[in-house]
Amino acid sequence: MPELPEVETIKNSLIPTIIGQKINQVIINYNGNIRQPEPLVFQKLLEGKVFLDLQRRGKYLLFFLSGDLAMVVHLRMTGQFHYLKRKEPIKKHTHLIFCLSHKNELRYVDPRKFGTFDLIPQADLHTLKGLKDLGPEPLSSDFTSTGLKEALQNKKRPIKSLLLDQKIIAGIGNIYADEILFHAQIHPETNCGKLTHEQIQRLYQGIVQVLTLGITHRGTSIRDYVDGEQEQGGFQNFLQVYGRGGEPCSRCGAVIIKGKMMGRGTHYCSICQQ
DNA sequence: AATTGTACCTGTCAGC
DNA sequence: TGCTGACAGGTACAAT
Repeated sequence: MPELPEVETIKNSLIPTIIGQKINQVIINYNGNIRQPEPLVFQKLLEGKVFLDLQRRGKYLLFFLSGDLAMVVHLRMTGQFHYLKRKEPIKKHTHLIFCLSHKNELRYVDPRKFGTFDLIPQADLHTLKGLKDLGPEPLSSDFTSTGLKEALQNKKRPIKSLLLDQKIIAGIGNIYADEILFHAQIHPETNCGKLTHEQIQRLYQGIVQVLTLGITHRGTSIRDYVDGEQEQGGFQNFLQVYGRGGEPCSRCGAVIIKGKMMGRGTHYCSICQQ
């Protein structure tokens, strides 16, 4: 479900609601999302702790807690956090409930059950698999056009595959990959090593601009995504290719192609994207 | 070493 | 109406 702009929006929506709040109780309805420690230890460790800070890295949410603990969450396809009053009805697929002060609750809802929770000492954050291997944050100064160019050199893989690789750049998923490639006017199956200097410059600009615009519109709500206040995003109204197979290209009027690459739906304009 | 395919799980929607 | 199969904002691990 959520890519960088959605996770950023969720983070921003949760900061004013949960930071400073104490976890009085943790209710586990389904324990399959908890990777470590054992669910009962997870529950015990969290009770009495306070949410001190919340950060995003790639598509991960990092909850910093008292006791030098960090709760690392990946929402995968359908994970959601809902900040609600205790009296609100419990939705189907509510797997975890963090009971907070003033009859408020932070609930984790995840129909497909793919999301992950790791509760670890903050000192171990740099050892957590997945998190530790992430490439640069695309909206930080760590991400440069020179660095992007180096990552592309001598690679035969298709550019879309590279954009989805979290070790190269953190946070891009299937929607934004397609939108970025449309923006840069690059065919998704182009070999990385064959991109021209101009194409690489457009790609760099596309990554920064499309992700920034996604955040400006508070993410893309196509089927499941909502933020911590259950508000939908607005970027779905600005998508140029994703989900628009068969429709005319906004730039040239040709029909948008929907194909499949590496098991993922892939949308592009066969005229604009060469 | 680098890339691709498969598994994980539930819901929805198109086509019969 | 069902039923069936394909597909869905992702990643870990197995297989090439």
